[in-house]
Amino acid sequence: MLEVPNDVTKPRDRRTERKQATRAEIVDAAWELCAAEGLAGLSLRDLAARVGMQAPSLYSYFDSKHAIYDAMFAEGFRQFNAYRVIPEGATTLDGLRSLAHRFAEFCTASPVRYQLMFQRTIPGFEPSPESYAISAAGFADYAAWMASHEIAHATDMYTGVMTGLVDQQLSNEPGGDRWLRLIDDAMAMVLSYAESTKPKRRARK
Amino acid sequence: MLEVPNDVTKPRDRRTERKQATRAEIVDAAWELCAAEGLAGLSLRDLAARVGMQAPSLYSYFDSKHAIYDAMFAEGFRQFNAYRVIPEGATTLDGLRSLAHRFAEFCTASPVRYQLMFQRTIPGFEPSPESYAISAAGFADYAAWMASHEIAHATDMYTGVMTGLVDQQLSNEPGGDRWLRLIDDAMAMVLSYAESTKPKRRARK
DNA sequence: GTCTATATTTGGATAGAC
DNA sequence: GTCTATCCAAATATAGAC
Repeated sequence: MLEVPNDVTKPRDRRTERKQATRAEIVDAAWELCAAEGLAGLSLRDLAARVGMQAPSLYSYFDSKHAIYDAMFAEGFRQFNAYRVIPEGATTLDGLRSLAHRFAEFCTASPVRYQLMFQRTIPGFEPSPESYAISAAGFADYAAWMASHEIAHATDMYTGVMTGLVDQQLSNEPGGDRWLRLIDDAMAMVLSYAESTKPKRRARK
Repeated sequence: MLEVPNDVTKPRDRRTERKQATRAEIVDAAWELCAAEGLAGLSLRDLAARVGMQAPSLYSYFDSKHAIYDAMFAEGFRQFNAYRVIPEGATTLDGLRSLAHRFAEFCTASPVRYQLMFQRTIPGFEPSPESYAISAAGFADYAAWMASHEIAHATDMYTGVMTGLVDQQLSNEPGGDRWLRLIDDAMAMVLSYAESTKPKRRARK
């Protein structure tokens, strides 16, 4: 939750550090509660109790309940950006599979996180511009990798297939692998689609 | 919402008919409210007001709020089963595309319906066995079609790809067609996957 | 910064008269 | 079957003492 993890140009401020640490503690507790009660089942009373506070004290750290969701959303994408590994020195197919498997692992590790980040299920919640920027930032490296392998034109197909398998898995058989084990085949499928629709250069087929 | 639409063996019962009609009216109003406020934003007070009742009167028709969600769930699948058209006399590819397009149309016509039917987003809500049976019943014809075209082994891949495109569309660009227009290509992709993994008979590749 | 106390709203659900 | 009245619980949020 440190917005600027290491900035030696600024002197440390113990008060700010402490506040950020408590904010992080609250967000962590919120994830735990949501995992147990559902994303929409989060309540400030329960959340406060879990971190040893009374509910009103939370307002020293967040302006509203939506602000907490927003912090969770931002942290989710920070984690996602850190978790993603851009393949190096791999074939296009192996790279696609690697990306897909890590995406699947990330999503299945926390279905409520997936729900908050990639679906829009909380009525009235919209991520702030700052949080949205974090979500957008991580796409750059990934898009560059796709482009360097000349499959940028297949990005939407990749994300569609990928999230579809994950979504079916989470919705219909949480904890299982019935759809996840199709990932390798699916990526081969997407790759051949990408090759047969390659623009500019002559298509192979 | 008629549970038994036409059963000539039983005499009509005007009282029961009236009650079923009112139940249907309530469910319709619930859909409208959810479309406006979000699936989780449904409140019994607002719902009652919309059908010209006081909130407690709803309990003459439904035992609880979850029972209303359950009726919505059941109606969603009744609509789905009626909307689905099993292709006849079409090639496998055209049949797949037809199935996929109708699925996409059905889902995009009502995102909250999609959310209730195919995702699990309401904390604590579980469809009743009766409603679940309705959702399962419709799969028979569809599975038979897949089997008759010798692509039953690719059913999970089909559903994964299909829901993925719809899901991306609804989450990232509601109202648009950025992912939906990939459906035809995606179905060709899935079909070639199905052919290359066909069991029993010798694989082609 | 945390608390108590409370405002305010709203939620789902029940009791009982008509 | 519908209403009024009400319960009860829970929610988010604010005010103000310490």
